Amino acid sequence: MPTSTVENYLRRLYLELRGRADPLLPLGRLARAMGVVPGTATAMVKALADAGLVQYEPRGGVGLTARGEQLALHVVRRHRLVELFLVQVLGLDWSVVDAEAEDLEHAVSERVLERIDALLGRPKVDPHGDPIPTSRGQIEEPRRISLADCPPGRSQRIAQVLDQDAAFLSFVQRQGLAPGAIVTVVRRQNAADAVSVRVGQQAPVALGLSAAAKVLVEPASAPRHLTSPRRHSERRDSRSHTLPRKRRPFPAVS
Amino acid sequence: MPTSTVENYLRRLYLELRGRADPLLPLGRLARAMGVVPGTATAMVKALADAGLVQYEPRGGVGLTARGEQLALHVVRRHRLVELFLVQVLGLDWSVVDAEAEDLEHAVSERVLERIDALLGRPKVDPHGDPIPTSRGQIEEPRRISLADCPPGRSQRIAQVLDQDAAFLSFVQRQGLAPGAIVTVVRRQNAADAVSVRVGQQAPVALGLSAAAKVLVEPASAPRHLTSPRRHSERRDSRSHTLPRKRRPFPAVS
DNA sequence: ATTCTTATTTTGATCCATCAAAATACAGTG
DNA sequence: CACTGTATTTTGATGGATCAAAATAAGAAT
Repeated sequence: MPTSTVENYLRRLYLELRGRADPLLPLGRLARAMGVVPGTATAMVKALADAGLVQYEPRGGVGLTARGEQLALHVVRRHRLVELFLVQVLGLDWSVVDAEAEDLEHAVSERVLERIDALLGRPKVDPHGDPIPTSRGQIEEPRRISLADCPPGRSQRIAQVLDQDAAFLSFVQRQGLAPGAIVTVVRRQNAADAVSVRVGQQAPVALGLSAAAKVLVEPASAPRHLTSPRRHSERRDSRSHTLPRKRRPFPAVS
Repeated sequence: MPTSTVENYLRRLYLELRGRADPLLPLGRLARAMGVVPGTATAMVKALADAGLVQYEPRGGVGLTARGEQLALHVVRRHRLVELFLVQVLGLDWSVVDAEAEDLEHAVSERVLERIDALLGRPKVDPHGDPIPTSRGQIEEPRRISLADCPPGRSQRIAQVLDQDAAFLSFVQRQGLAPGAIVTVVRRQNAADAVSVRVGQQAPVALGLSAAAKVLVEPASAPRHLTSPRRHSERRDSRSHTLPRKRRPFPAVS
């Protein structure tokens, strides 16, 4: 029965640790990511270490223990399933579901989560293309390349977007770069720190390398089903798409 | 930004207050209902009074102010919409949704709640037949009679069940006494403190008066649409009903 | 090596929600 | 009216999560 604060620290830690070499995160990073002053993070991390959930090297940093990672993965699972649910069932916008799921992830019981998982058809990835851990806490992080270091000329499918910032996600969506989209890198302009990307028949879009690095792709020839979420609508002001007209999830009782 | 504890106290207070004459609830009642020791309730109620949410008469009891009631009604709305959602969309059992909604009601944002409300078709009542307040905090509590004081012989429709206890609800459901069911009181046996109720063609069921008082009915001739929720399945072990086979709440994007 | 800079930890305090147990008020009842 | 039993309030303490600000450690720069 970890508190929701504990769950938040563990999830954050897991997320910050992802994709960096060092298995120890400096406390300051964690504090900033959690939006607390450094001293708070120190205190919390000590408590987590006492509980055997993290490994703490004073002045060195903090990492997850096996138990901590397990717990983190369960929280991540809840978070991502809730996100996908919010998009697919309730029709919320991509760019806001991370914030919404932040609260909901702690209120969803195992029972409810199981129903959500079933309703969504045991999905493998969330709306951002991030993999959803299994109910036993296993996750498979495909190694992917980003638009920043993707060979020009080949057709690629957007698979994953690594930033949850609402403004960034809205931008990505407006450019048609959401997961599932097929794109081609036209060329890299190293001098300008940018890449040109063509999506569909539009004129190419210029993306700074730091932005491009957050958009991961896979060869367009790769099988799609396991990696890309079903897509949501792009007509963001239209309400109609969010509300299936007749929902009869149940047979009525006689 | 009231804390979820505050929301809980206000909702509980609202619930305990409704259906009793005195507009002031003794602190002990509130404490028991909240599952805390009396002193805790006293402390909390003082804080709520300072915040202008309740009216507190030391040694007299506690009531809701207008503002407190407004807040309470918004919490009740969240709670009941979530309950209905859990039953109709996720297929959870009637008897457990109250407990599940207890946590979720504090995590659901306005935005999500609006989607849920729309998805359910702006329902008027929750799975127990309790009315759902409007988004502006208005509620209409129909005055109804219970099976305990219902004239024998006339056909009645179950409209509302006033107890959230899982065991009681399971019992009610097993007897086919859930909202929407059509029943007839066969006779009252005052000596036995019981009533006999016939549902469908079954043999009559005997109900103690205290249980019967928790089951509210309306004449079977009354219009149904506003008062009875769509029913959920009674086949509790079957899973199939919970998972609509093909959910396409969205048009896929081109 | 001494000093400066920056990250981290420590210390002391606060807020919220709770409990245990002692003190107090109130309502009967003899 | 005094007495007793019950409900309520007070008091003092605790645990969790946080902040502000002072102390300290470690690296970098001179």
